[in-house]
Amino acid sequence: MAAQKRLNRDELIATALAVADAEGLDAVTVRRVAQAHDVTPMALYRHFPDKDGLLDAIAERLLTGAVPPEPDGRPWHRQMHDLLSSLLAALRPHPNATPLVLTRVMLSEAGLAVTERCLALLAEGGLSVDEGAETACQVLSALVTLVVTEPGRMLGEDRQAHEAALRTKRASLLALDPARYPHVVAAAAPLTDCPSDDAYYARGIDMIVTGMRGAAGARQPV
Amino acid sequence: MAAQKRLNRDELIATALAVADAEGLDAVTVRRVAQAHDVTPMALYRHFPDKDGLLDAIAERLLTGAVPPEPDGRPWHRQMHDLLSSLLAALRPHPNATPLVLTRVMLSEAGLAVTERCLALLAEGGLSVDEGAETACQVLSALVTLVVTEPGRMLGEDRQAHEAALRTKRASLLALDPARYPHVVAAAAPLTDCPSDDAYYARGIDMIVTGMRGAAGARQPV
DNA sequence: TCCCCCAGGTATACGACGTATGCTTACGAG
DNA sequence: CTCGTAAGCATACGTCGTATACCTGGGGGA
Repeated sequence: MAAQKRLNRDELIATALAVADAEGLDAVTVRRVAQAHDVTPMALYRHFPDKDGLLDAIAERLLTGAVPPEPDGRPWHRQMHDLLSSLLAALRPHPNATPLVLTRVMLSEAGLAVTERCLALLAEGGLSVDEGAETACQVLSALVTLVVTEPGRMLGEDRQAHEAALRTKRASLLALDPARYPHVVAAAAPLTDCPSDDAYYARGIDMIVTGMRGAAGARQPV
Repeated sequence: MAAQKRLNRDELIATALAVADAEGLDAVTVRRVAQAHDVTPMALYRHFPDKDGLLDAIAERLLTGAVPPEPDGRPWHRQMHDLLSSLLAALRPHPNATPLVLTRVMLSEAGLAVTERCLALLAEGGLSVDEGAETACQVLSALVTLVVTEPGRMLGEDRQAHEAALRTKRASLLALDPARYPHVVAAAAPLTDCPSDDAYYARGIDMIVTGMRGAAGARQPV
């Protein structure tokens, strides 16, 4: 992260992403990123049109990690499962930056590749063009949201602040009237921090794929 | 929106929401809301701990519109459908403010009521406490996301700026290499602005409910 | 009736943010 | 060698959230 001869766009993106990972999206600041490179804030504007351009680039970087699997002969919903898994794998390491992707999927080659593959599989499943488009939007967003709202996501800026915030939240749920909110109180623990991230995501993807099969099956029963 | 004798918390929330509806979340500013009431910015701090408190209140206001239907004898998934529909109906009129809800469901009575009902129905569907908690989080988030990412959402600050931005986006999709992104190009129109909002949301809810039934059915086949 | 107290609005100020504008500098092609 | 230009710098402006200190008017207790 030290100074170097010449500023480099990719490295700027990398440090912006690192800042987001470490301290959240709000900490990603033109001045902050510039300082990490021992450079004037205005230097960034030689590489990005504005701050939003930097955020676009972060989103693109995230999506670049998601290479859609090659088509094979398996049923479309199995391929869809793998497509979503690959996208998920790219997003999971960067939950703080993931919200950026929500509105930026169609702005990068990588995102378009995923979208294209998604649409293709939905067409294979028998959806019309309109239905496929809607469904693709919904599905991709749902996946992003899965990461964004994972129970137990970072809340504080360091580890112990995070755990403190988490305990507080759980306590506030446990303090509710158990006559009025019996299920919420009973589920206070898993609502605030899920026991297994892997299980959470596996179930999430399964739900999404099942939903899509339902939508497809309604038109063209298997 | 004019001046009045005494500032009132509810009215502050109302104008903040109105500003969000009209010009987006970024336009919701302490100074902006204060000015609408002919009052010093600092006056707001007698009614909210900080700006985030104001945003919390907006989210709460949105959720208050979603009264969970009373339990009846119908199958759990039908009741779930109606529960989600009622939540959706409360969010749809305020797509700009809806992202606030994503992280604030459990902070208000109204949100807790919806969550409670959701957990109850999932338990009825045979999910364990842990599974139900995870699933409830996913489902509620998915619903919120449905509103947030509705194709054709407001992008500019006035009507014609919005439509211009929309045309630009569609054009950029149409300009893609049709050999590389055949489906994206073919679906450019529905990807940027869905033909019927009602159909979009109906399909979205169906997908979510179907996904949940799948998750439930895996444990306890009907 | 009077007084006083404090909830609720004001005045001023500070530091951080995004970024417009104009300047310097150093590097690589000719 | 030289010179155009891409890249970084210095300065400045307007906006934001909000800390702090101050005022003030109207209602409750004596």
